[in-house]
Amino acid sequence: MTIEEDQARFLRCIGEPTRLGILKLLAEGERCVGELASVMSKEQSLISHHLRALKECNIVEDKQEAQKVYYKLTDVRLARLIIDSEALMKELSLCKCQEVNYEREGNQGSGEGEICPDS
Amino acid sequence: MTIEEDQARFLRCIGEPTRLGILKLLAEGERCVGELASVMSKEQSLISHHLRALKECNIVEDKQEAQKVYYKLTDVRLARLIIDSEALMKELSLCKCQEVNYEREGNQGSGEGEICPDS
DNA sequence: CCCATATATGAACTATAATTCATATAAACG
DNA sequence: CGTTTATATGAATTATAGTTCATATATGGG
Repeated sequence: MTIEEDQARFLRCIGEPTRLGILKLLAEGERCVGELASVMSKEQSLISHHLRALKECNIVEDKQEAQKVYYKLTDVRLARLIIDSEALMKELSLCKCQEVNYEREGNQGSGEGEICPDS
Repeated sequence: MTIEEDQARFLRCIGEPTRLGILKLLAEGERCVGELASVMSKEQSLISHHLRALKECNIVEDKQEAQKVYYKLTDVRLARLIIDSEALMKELSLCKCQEVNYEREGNQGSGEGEICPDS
């Protein structure tokens, strides 16, 4: 087991759109599964699967409260890492669709500005 | 296209063991493909494929010099991001094999300490 | 020019991961 | 205890990504 394998596992665990969405919500405060699912307009079981993946990497932790299970980040620095990587990605025009005006999740958009313009 | 999709693409591009190895080498200075392959004891074509993936995400850039092609990071902050995420991962015992004494690539190891002890 | 060296590419294969659906578990409440 | 609400789980499917092998391209040297 090399350190790169673990580090890669960690980065890949964060590096999934739905999980990034979850993590950004949890960065604002703890949430239960149902809230996450409805805010993100995704199936409950999908969110649950992703939360399990995050929990297995110790990225989030949960606590039961009545019927609900609340999740939160295990450490605030995880939020910082996500914010920093987002900033770096934007500034360096990393990845495919660089010139995009990013939209908030759920925003429909006109179809313009969604695909890389000329590059 | 949401920002999470691009950010995820970026994080997944970094989040692969061989590519992390490449990036850590490039953090020390530029290298040509052959050097990377021999230092990492991997096939040339494999390294080449991974370099292409990194280049497509603007994480590395290349320059031809005689027959050789040299690669380097597009920005030093990428090295910092990798170092920071590694540190955070270690400190928070993120991911599966937390208690491992990480070994340098290529180090054989005795077989002890490679699997999660009791947890 | 032809050959050696260095790198890139594409197709085929294999492995890993995301999503959905159906269903199981678990807690609270009448 | 049976029902409702909330979450988890597992199997099946589909999508994505990593690896290998054979070969193409490109550069420089004799």
